[in-house]
Amino acid sequence: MGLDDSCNTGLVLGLGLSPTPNNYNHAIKKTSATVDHRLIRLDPSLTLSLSGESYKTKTAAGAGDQICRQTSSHSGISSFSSGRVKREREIYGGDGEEEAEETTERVVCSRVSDDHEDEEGVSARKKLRLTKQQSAVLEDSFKLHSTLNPKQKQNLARQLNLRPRQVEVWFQNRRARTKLKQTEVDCEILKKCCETLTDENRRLQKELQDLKALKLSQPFYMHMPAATLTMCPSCERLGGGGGGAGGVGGGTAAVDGETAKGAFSIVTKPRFYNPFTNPSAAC
DNA sequence: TCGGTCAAACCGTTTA
DNA sequence: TAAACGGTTTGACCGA
Repeated sequence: MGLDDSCNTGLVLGLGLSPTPNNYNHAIKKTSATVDHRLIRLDPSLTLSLSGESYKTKTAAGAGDQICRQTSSHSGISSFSSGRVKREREIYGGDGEEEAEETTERVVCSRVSDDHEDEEGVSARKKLRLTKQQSAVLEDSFKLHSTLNPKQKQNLARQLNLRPRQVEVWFQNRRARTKLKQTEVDCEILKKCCETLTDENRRLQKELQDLKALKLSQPFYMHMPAATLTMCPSCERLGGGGGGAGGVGGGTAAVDGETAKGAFSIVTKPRFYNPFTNPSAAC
């Protein structure tokens, strides 16, 4: 799956559907909850980072900056109101095995927000940002295998000082986003195919009109079997099967190389492409 | 496990 | 120049 899939992706999008590349993100609307609460909360602490990376924590009260380091997501992460408490409790409130996996090195940035929010009975999705190093390790691992077995998950979690659940979620998201990206690429390909085919169709329509006009003006061709009409590969003009008729201009009526045996019987390129069976030809 | 979604964190642009 | 704002990225969650 994942990256491997991208090499063997079936095009399943329909023509005419042209979602914008950022549809996914556009669907995500900013809510009032995302208003910069940092400025109004009583507890002003901000993001922290895992070991190896640190963020300055701004304090709205002007207490100055403090550097906090975290070694797990339990560290002082801002938390805001949210209805989704259940999972948070499972994870942050003592999740048996996974909790046991955690090291005792956890350093909690000195702050009071968690207690404060517990008093209010609200919790929130706590989010940390992985460090570049953690992301790089996860990426490398993802390149090797886009899914993890439990042992790999445990090892990665231990190595990165994350909870196995975090590693699992990261891989889930990574797979989803890889797939989304591939869908966008496929969509672009289909759009190009659509444009190509539209142009081809327009050109052929015009050609058909020309031929109809020609048919009216020169009835001679009416007596000639279609299979005897061939095209000169160099000038793309029609040639008559018996060699009697010269080029008539603009014609590409005969495309069957098997049956075309006239003066210009070699057809060098097919005129129609199937983007699904031969996507490289049209796109 | 996936798809959909939420929302924190971040980033670039605009504005007073 | 800082605040405000809109858009994007991504960690986390839920339901199927």
